[in-house]
Amino acid sequence: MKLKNSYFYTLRENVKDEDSLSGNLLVRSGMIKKNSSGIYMYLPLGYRVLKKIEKIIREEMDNSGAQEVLMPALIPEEIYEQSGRRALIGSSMFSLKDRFGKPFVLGPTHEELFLMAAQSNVKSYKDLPFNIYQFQTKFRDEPRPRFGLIRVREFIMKDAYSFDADLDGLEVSYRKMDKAYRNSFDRMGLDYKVVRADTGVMGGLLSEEFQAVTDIGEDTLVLCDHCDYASNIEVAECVETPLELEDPMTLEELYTPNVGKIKDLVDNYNIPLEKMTKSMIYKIDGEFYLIMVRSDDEINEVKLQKLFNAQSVVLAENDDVVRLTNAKVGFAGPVNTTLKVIADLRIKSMSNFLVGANKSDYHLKNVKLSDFKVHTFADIRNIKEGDVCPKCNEGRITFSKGIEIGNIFKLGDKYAKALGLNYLDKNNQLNPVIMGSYGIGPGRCMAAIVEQHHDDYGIVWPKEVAPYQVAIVVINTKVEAQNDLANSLYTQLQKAKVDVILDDRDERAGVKFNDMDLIGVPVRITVGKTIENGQVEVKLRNEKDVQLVNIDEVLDFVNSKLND
RNA sequence: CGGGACAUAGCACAGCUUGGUAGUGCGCUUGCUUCGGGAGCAAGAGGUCGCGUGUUCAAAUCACGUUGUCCCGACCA
Repeated sequence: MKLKNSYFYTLRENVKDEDSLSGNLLVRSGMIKKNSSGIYMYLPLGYRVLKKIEKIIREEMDNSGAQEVLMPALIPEEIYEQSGRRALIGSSMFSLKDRFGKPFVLGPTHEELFLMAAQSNVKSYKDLPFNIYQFQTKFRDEPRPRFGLIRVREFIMKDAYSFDADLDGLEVSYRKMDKAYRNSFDRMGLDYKVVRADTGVMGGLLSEEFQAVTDIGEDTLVLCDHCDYASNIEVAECVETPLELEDPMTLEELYTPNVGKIKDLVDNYNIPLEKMTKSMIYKIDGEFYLIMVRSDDEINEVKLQKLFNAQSVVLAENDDVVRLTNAKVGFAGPVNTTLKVIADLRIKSMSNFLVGANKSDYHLKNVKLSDFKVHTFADIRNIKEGDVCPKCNEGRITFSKGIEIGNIFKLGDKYAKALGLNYLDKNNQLNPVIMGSYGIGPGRCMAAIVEQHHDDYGIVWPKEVAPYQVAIVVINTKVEAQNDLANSLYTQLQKAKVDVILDDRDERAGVKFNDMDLIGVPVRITVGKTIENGQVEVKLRNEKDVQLVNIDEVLDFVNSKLND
């Protein structure tokens, strides 16, 4: 592309309504533009990057034997009613009515439609396995879009679905996708971890997430410094080392006026965190429970949800807390409560600790396990940095932040049973089809790549995803020899199937250099006064030094750099 | 959904307290000079100050409402 007379602009300053580095760089480089909260336009440069990312994924999917299809985005609401997910997904779904008043939704995910497509193909075990996928726009009405392309309300997703006769078959299909995903992310130049994750709304047997490691990720990745353990914090198990109990001391009330917060207790009463507990009232599928963890631990709601196999887990309203504890918020405790107490496993090893007294402005000191009744002990806290690794029992846990760029699910027979997708096996028996589902967000990949590949001047795209591989900068467009040579190189590179951009704008050299740096083109050829010596300059975006190359050797030189 | 902030030119912002001609920097246009890392000088173009109602002789400025955006929290595939 020649820049003169084309759609190309950059901004010199950050915009104020982008809250992430990648969002700002993508906006400033003219790749994307926000249209509404969490909704973006992809402009020419950005769309090229997106298409290159899609191309990588498409190639890897096709290599795995999957077939591409395209589903509608506009879907009758009743399809989600049938699968039982309408209520589950709830207000995250954009819904609308047609002219006859029939309710439709904009598809937030497509398990149901793919299952319907599979119904046409599957009669017997001979029709299995297969894998179909699409690139489709998904619509999810996020409560809080943020971080540029990372959490948005309209986005393209590559979603794939595998259909197998049994769990062994699913295992094979799942491994194929795992491999295709690793290949894809490797080619994009992403630094990522594969972590165990919650199955969430999708349900099913197992879920693993591909998490790009960055500073601004929304997810906390739990890693071991000794073995290969990797998990999303949502599902990371805690291993508790039992401690010896101390000799019991006398239980007493402690007057703590207006001190409902843990921090104030530490500051004012000199009680160590490990000697305190916190009790929170949760409403789990409509019933109230008192959830108790050590005061320096955090309650893990995903673990609670799994423990109860619950649909909804929410903190109780303040009014409910006051009613159920007969005290101000902040003084709930397990002693003499009518609520069922769910205590974290770590509580088992505590002795002579502090709890809320269920009485405004009072706590109880020197409490022991025998002072109250625990309905269930369970692992309900978040793992912490420095904890023992649950896998190898040797290493220590460290955290890092991640952006979820892909996930793979073993769905099992959940959807096949709900919507009736069966096949006849060799013994003429009807069985449910075993499904897997696999997603990648190309837009998130784009943002994650920028988060990982940038410097003070702008984006540093890895070669395979760069909007253009080579930029030719003409230093002085008034010098005919420079223009001629630049145009000639441009034509030759195009013939050689290299994506090349020619900056022939009548701008000062600095402006062009800065723009090409900002948009992150990997190789720059500078055509300037050195042509008098029969040379041009070549500079790689990710290196500092400029190299002088003879004009007749520059094509080979550039090719060798691109194929490194 | 709860709490907070903001909305003035393509972008970033000032002006508002104390009502009276709408400003600055970058970007854009033209001319001259300059020309290898975001040039200088000069002359210009560009805004019904988010929208609505009210107060007032007079509203970017005050009041009320409304919409949008952002932040913190809740929620989240």
